[in-house]
Amino acid sequence: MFSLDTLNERQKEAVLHGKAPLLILAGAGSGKTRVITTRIAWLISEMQFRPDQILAVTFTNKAAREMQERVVNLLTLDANAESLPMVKTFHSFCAWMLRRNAALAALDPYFTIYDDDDSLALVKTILPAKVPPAEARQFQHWISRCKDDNLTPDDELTSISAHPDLAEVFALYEAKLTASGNVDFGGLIQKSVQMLRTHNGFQNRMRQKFQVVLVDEYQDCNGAQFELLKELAGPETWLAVVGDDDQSIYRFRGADVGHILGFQERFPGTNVIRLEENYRSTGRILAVAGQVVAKNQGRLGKTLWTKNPEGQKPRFVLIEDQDAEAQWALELIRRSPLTQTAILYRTNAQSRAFEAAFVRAKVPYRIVGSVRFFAREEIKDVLAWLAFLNNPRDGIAFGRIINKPARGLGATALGHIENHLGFANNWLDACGLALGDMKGKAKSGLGQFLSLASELGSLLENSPQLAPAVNEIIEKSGLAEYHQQQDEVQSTSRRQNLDELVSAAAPFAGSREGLSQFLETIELDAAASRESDEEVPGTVTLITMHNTKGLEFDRVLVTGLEDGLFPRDETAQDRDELEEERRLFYVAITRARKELWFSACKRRLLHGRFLDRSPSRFLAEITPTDVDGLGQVASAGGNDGWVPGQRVYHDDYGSGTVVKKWYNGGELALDVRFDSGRMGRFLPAYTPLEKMASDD
DNA sequence: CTAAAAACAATTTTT
DNA sequence: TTGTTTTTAG
Repeated sequence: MFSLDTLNERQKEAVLHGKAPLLILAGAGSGKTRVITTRIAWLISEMQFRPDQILAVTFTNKAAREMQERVVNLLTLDANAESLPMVKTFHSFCAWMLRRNAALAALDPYFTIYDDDDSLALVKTILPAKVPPAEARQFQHWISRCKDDNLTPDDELTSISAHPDLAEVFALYEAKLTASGNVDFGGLIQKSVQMLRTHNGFQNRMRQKFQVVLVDEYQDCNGAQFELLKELAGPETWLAVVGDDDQSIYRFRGADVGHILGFQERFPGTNVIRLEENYRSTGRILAVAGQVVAKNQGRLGKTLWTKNPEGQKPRFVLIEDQDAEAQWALELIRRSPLTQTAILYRTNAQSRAFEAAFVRAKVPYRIVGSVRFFAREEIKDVLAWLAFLNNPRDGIAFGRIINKPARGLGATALGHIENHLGFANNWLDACGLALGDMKGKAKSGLGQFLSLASELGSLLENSPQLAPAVNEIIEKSGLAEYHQQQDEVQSTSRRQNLDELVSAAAPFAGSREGLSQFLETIELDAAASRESDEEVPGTVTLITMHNTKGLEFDRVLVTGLEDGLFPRDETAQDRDELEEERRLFYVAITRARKELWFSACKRRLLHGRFLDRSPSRFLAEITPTDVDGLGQVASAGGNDGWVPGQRVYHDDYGSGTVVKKWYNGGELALDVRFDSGRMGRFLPAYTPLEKMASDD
């Protein structure tokens, strides 16, 4: 059934650990997934738990699917068996609870979920029209952060932002969201916590049902998710969490490493098991990784070791610019084309140069991440129709479809309809009422919209399968034609994407249930039905460092290791943020199995301008002899030398002292006080300023 | 109301 | 420079 033979002592200990709360600190590549799945198998076959008494929570759908699959294989269960462990993401688990107990949360069981874009659109309807979008986005982000920390508008919000309007905007946002009957990402967690807290009977039922709770990637847990865990796990629950404080890279989304420490406080009697043997990388790669992360103060401390061979030394190259960097990568890949290779970068924009070079050289590549399929404009248009037909109170969906394609219904018409919203309980009825006080183009347009809505509504109702209905909606709504025209102008492939959406709907029934499931799958699982994960040999992976978590590659190229890019200058000031970037560097390095390469450019084209760069300060934190080619840049010290107090010489103004270093639109700028008393402001990228020894 | 011109930013992003 | 959003002229 399952075997412990291949596990090391620590891993066995974790698998066979009893009921007491368990915190597994699992280093990169230490086989933690195997530990979790084997533990599940052990709980079922030896501890006599029924599979459906086990809940395993992950952060990504991909991780959930993989874990589910591995458990099924390990137990040789039938994937369709009645009793399977529940493996879900935090969000889909909460959606599952909320739908089945909708009344307790005062929700419709078929509620649709707002993603960040929808949420932003809702914020915009609250703020005055003159508020710039950047500010609206800021509010949206703050609200979402509040929810990450399980805060409500009545709480003290200064930990998120001191903006005087935040509480008010947040409160209005919540009111509008409730009125529309939708739930946003944060709301899924928050409402679940509330439901468990306020309904004891329900909480007891859940604790009775899930006697075993496991959490993967626990370091990414935010405040609300931690609260959820506290409510879900009672004194009788077998609770185990697995995480690595050194791989926490989502602080900006509310993840808090502090919850690793908090876990032991909240669950007294917690046993901590460290998994430190690495099965993935060579000794030399691990040595570098260890040096990097050792610079961080806020960590529990772990030392990875391996029985793997030492391998070849990681290598650093300093390159002219981003095109040369891409060329360098290309040469490297050509030298041994069958070695599985990933090119890692900090920002998505950096993928461009590599793409261009690979297209020209006809080297196959795949980009992981970037634009989410279901966030595309044309897809969201159709989804808005579906969401609106599912729930005519959904104002954001309504706003998206009312005048697309153009029906002569602009801001004025929308205002009329909104005036009637108070009397009607949804936007459809409001349209009906507004029809009376409109005339001309707007009236006929609205009439068209109403008959279209009723036609599509009954179409959806009477279709046994979802896919044909979706196809009809795409055609009849006029979106097919609209986006086809866009394709011709912009040479995009939107029409084709719409067909793909129809395929994605194929597994779902045409019922309200089926529609709701389809929408949830899409909102909560951006990757569903997309991109086959099959590894085609010789295909290079282009990926952000963030996206690599949980992945591994034979050869890893960590590119763009330049100050200002990685770490960004702004983050370099804040110790916590700098440490997070350093953890990201650690994650990047530990993806490599056999070969590790670093690159940095001397200059880089940014926002259409070439800027001089200097190697990342992170490189200066590595022992130069541990990385080939690092010796010659070590003298740069990871610092460009332009610090206040630096003596400089200018051909025209003579000698002076740097008084301030700052950044003007990403460009390094210096304020200099010359010995003559004159002040000057320079961009060293363009101005010849010479550094002088300070004792001059 | 719509389309073209001007203005304006430009991390990372599991859900 | 690029892509997006607001402003403006028709």
